Amino acid sequence: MAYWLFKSEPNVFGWDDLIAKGEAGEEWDGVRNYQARNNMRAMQIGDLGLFYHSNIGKEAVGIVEVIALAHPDSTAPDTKWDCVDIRALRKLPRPISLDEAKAEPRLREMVLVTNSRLSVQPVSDAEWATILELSGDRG
DNA sequence: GCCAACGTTGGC
DNA sequence: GCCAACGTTGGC
Repeated sequence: MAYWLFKSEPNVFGWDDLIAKGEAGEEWDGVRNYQARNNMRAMQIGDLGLFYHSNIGKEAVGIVEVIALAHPDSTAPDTKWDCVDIRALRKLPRPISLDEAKAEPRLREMVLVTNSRLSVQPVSDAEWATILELSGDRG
């Protein structure tokens, strides 16, 4: 199983909005970046991800699950864009801020720290474990 | 609100 | 295929 990070501006679509979608989850559409799209194409059902609030909060707030493989993004102007579906799994016991990630030596190479602009990012197994440990999440 | 960093576009 | 110009993102 692989781990990921999904970024969203909470004033546009935040954790509470994803919670409101329930079991059916939400199409992660609107991504128009090749790296982000390729990351979504690599996802498997059951993969987990962090849900990160950009601009406002700047913190990982919850854990999401991939519930549909990459499929055409119906909001895209052409056929080259795909998206997966995700649903909220559980809230992190304590949000992990960008500042905290930057201050943690074990997260020095996390994509969130090194390339903050990428909207769908891979997270390594070690980074995932570190984030959950810092948050107090026991799985 | 500013601007640095990054990705994309398009002229050559 | 290079690279300057441009648009967008997102931290500050």
